[in-house]
Amino acid sequence: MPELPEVETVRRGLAPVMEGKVIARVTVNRPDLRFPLPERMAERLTGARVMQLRRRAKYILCDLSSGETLLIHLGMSGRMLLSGAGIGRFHHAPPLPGRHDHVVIEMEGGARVTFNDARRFGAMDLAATAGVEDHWLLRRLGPEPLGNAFDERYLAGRLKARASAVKTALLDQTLVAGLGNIYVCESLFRAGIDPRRPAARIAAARLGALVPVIRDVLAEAIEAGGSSLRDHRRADGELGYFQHRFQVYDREGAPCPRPGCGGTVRRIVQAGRSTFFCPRCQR
DNA sequence: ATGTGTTCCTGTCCGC
DNA sequence: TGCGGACAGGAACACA
Repeated sequence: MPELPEVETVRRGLAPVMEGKVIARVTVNRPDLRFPLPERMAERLTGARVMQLRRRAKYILCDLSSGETLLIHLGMSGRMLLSGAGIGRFHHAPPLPGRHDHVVIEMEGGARVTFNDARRFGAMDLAATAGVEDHWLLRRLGPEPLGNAFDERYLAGRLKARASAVKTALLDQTLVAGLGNIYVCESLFRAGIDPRRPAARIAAARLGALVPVIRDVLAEAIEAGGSSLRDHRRADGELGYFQHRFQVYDREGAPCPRPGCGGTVRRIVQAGRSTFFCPRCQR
């Protein structure tokens, strides 16, 4: 799915068309995504003003004037597409609902936000804004990797008892929330850490170096508008371009990009997911 | 309590 | 071209 940088990019794309605006109409084209959609979702959204769009890990949180918050998760293939009045130049003709257009939110003024998700691993829910951080989907999430709580001390403390490989540990959203397969692979490459290394057996100094590496990779990816693989798009329909900066992800067989290394990028499977790394310079 | 494997679903790509 | 299998940015769940 969209990982943290892609979700943040989508949030930034949606903010100008949703924040401060009233939801005029909601069309629900199927009753469920990964989970059933919330009861009476269309009615509860209609007429509410969007106060603020926030992000927590890979969730977009849409705070409403009704006192409720709409939680949105894009799963693997979810997209938020913008169309309608004021979006682009050639949208006079509306809306045959496209394949996998599951929820359409129309804002006052005519902008349309369409949640499209072929695989339907995405999710939406509505909950009271007060205490939304205790929502069952959010309450076990670890710290934001770009936040102050994520530092060397924290990371060392959480990893010291883990028998699993560091790659697998970093994908655990209860440890740190927002990383996914791409950015874990890229971060471990930059930090020179072997993804197979047991998490508990990484020297403190190397963990200390890993923290800013993760922050840098995420910040660069956000700056680039995320990565556009397969069907992922920014909300404005533009493509992100961080995929051109991948050093190992999806580059099996390519020469290691580290100058002078001479190794070859390898693909292995860990906990059922592909890992890309250079066995020569990641130790 | 951690660890891994399975599962949800559709689309695409690659080899025969 | 058609068909089968592998694989895809996630993560809840069941089980060792």
